[in-house]
Amino acid sequence: MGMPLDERLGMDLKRVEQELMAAKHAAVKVAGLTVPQYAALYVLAGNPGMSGAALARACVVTPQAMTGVLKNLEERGLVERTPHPWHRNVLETRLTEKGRAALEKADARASAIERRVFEEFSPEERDALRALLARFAKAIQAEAAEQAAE
Amino acid sequence: MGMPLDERLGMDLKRVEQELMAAKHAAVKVAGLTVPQYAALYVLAGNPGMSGAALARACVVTPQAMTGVLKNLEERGLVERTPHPWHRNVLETRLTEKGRAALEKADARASAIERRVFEEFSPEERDALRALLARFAKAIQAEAAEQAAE
DNA sequence: GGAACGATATCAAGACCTTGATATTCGTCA
DNA sequence: TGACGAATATCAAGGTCTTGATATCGTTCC
Repeated sequence: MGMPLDERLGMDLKRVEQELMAAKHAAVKVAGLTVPQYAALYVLAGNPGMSGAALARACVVTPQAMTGVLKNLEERGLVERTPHPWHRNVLETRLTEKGRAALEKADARASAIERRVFEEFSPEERDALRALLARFAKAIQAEAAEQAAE
Repeated sequence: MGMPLDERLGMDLKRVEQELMAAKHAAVKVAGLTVPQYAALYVLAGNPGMSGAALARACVVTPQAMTGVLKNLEERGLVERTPHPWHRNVLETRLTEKGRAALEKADARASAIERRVFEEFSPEERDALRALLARFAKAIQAEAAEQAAE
């Protein structure tokens, strides 16, 4: 079969990403949020009135996935959605007070994780890691493009 | 609020991991498999008769998640599960011919992605990337442990 | 022998992501 | 004006992952 498992750099990547998600999950759980919900609220806090589609792009998920997340947030009163005055087709989404409170509670712990990671590395190491990851992504895209062309 | 988004190394990590998953998803799709299904079949090919729980540990998911994956694979005739002669509680799982064919078809493309990534880096760079990722994980765990203790 | 523990397997509920398909609205261009 | 394309929002189906709760079987210890 293909490559041995322990040579697959994707395994290392996946494992760290899973650790990160698990830690963040536990962190935002105390505020009653999931990681995608936290991400949506975070972006929303900096961009009040954003459309669901724009939010989906910012969070790197599909609009359908964001619809589900927003549905849950709205049902629980953490965001409110009102029709846009001009574009009758878009719903402007904003944090409620309750939503802001949940975000702040979750962010205290969630951003502590990112800060801890940030401080683990020197500026040079951060640049090196980012550069390596960028090449990682470039290699994936190159192969994906070739396979798509077949 | 917490840290600015573009300082969060977790964002870089997540993005690359998403690219990898998307590419693998497209790669194994031609064989009618999903990524978790491919992973399960791959491990199974090297360990015939493995139990579902052991398979779950190897794939780094919960036993419940693996139950769902195996259920789908069994319904489509890609694996077969037979009771263990002694331990009546475990189900030995094996690839069928159909399962092996699907795995080989999927692996041709999926391992090409890993190979492309592998070849993108020199041995020194691979070591450097692995070391940085290991420290990344260590920092996450350290912070998670502190938060759990609160 | 019998109780306790550990491992296995699975059901159920809740949340998320994906693709595919649909309805509505806005803007543009002929 | 009318058609067409782009963007928005959502429903539906299929698959996965999580936690929580159960039931069964094996082994171990008293």
